[in-house]
Amino acid sequence: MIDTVAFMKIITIKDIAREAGVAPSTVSAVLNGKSKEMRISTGLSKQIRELAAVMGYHPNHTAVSLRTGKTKVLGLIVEDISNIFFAALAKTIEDEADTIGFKVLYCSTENDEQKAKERIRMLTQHQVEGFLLTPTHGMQEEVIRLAEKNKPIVLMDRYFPGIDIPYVVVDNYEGAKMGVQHLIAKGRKRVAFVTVKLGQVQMELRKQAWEETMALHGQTDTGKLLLEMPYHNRPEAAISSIMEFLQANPGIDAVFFATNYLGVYGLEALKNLQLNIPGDLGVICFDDHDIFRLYPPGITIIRQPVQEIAKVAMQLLMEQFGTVHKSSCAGSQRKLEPELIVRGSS
Amino acid sequence: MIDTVAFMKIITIKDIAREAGVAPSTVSAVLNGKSKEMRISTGLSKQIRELAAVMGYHPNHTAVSLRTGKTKVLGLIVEDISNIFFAALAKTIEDEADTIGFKVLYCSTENDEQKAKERIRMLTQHQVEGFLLTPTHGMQEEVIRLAEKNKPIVLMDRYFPGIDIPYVVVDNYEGAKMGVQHLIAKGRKRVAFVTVKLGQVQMELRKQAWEETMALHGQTDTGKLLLEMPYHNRPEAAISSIMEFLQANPGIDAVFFATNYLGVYGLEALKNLQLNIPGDLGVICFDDHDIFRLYPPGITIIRQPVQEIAKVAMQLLMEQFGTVHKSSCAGSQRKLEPELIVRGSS
DNA sequence: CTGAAAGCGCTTACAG
DNA sequence: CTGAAAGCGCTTACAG
Repeated sequence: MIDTVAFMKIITIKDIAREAGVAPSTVSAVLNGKSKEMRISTGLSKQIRELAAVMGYHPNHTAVSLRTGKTKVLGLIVEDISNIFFAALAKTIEDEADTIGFKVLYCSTENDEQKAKERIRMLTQHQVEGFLLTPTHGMQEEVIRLAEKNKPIVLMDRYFPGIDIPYVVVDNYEGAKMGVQHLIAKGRKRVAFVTVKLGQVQMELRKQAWEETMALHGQTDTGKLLLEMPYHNRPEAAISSIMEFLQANPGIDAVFFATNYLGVYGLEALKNLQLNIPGDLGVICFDDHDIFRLYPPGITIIRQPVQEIAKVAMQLLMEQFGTVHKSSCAGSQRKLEPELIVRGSS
Repeated sequence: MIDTVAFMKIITIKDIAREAGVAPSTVSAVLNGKSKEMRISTGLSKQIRELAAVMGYHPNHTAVSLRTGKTKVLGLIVEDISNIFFAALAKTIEDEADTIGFKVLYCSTENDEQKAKERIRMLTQHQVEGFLLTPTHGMQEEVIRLAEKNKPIVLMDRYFPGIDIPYVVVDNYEGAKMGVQHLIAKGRKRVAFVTVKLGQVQMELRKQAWEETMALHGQTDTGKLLLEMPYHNRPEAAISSIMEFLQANPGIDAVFFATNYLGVYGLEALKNLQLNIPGDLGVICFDDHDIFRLYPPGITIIRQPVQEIAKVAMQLLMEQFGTVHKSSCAGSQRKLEPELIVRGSS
């Protein structure tokens, strides 16, 4: 029984110190590779290291964090971690964080303002050293407050226009413009735009680009070509919304879906309506992941370089680690180039 | 300048105590809702709570953790968080954890044994209160060690045969059998099986079910119908492997893909070879997510109920929170029913 | 009803 | 070369 208890015991630096007959601080120094600086004899160092290994010592990170003020944890807040785009983001962020010894706490907001605020509070209490967020409209205030407190923070995928917080996004306007131009070049006239009503800047920019590019080509009456849906429709609801929309507007000869999931739902709607791609319809989606790679050719993708976004975001975050004054972060707003991926011929 | 510094200062319980003219322990009691037990006057309680709010107090979770020994953090280790299946798992786990006030640290192993071990060590140091893992073969030893230390732990999607650690999986054997039977009932004879060579139990069970079900229907010579690929082929490599395999074995009239990503790659291979589904080929994949919902009908899916898996896993984990002796966890191995989703007619 | 003290496990000056 | 002490921010007995 005593054996069992001894086995269960969690080994601390004190235990090792006692065993080695030295002070805890000596053990700490050795285990942190400061034997040289502290001029601790090589023999003692070795003995302590071996003892630690044998006894199965693992530093209690919580204690280290409290003492040093460094948790080595980052907070990641996305719209929905199960969305393939955000999942890909999470993966690259994990990899990048790993290279500098950080772990990641993740949260999904589902575009819920209350939830988003609560998540920020939680992560703050957990003492994360930096925030990586895909912000929703309602988070603006909280995010600004964080920035004022000099918390390292980077926005991804979206940002708050006019507010000086580092962000990295794809050039949404340019990307959408490229897409619309591509469809028009292929002879499409009435390019519909299917989006979600959230007031988020990336969505607005895509819509604006569509509208203005259409106008540039003589299509000024775009009202009937626009479908704006509420968020969080169940797939079925979204699919039938899109079907109704298409049926009510028979002139449409191409559809631009503003996000990857809209694309997924939209394609199902098109299939249900027996519309051909690209025969009857030109289709464009915004996405990175190759969810669409298996679809019939003719679906064009505006590629958001998700890996790059994550990498640049981590870079911008790390730049803030050293920094005290927010002002030096000005100009850390990055717009990455989108890529038009035309698949097959249309 | 002083103002700025004052603004930046992080408020602690001490600050509030000083301001209120009481002891830190009183503040702590009030803020933890223990005013009643500690019989602190309602007036004082209210004053302290207001002061905390005004001063912008947020408890330092690290300190709380160190003192109480509870981090309220769970560790999630998956094969690859960017895989849609694991991403979906992560989402439900996040939601479930949230209901009991836990956050989640995630890690991907990419089936790398070294990485997996290192991740477990990291999470241990971070004092996570429980582990949710999709284990790889090489993790067995470390996982057993964790269990011996009475760390709450649940395996998902896979497990270690013969080792008494709680897990929740889909019934892989039954699922694969259902799939093969479905194809055979549709008149397919030479059902190929495409899998990945990792020695993981869920893969072996699927293969075994395929082999035995085939044998049951008189197909004993399955050697030529089996493609076992190494893991971590780049998509292109996987796709051409599958293409070569199919070309080298012209008699094949159906393919069973053992995982969702194999299905994605496989379908691209089939498309490249201009093989019709279901005209020329019957196809089956293992997956939960509706990645495949948009494909031509005829692709059948063995559904792994990812949400249920995550929910049951959290349940099994929580059951361990109270428990001291591992023995009481015996019988917490759950096999969920798979579902055969036949899409369209074939 | 409230406060002083100890302590969670570590690291970091500092003293010798 | 090494150790004793203080302290990170909290909570939890315990004393009054």
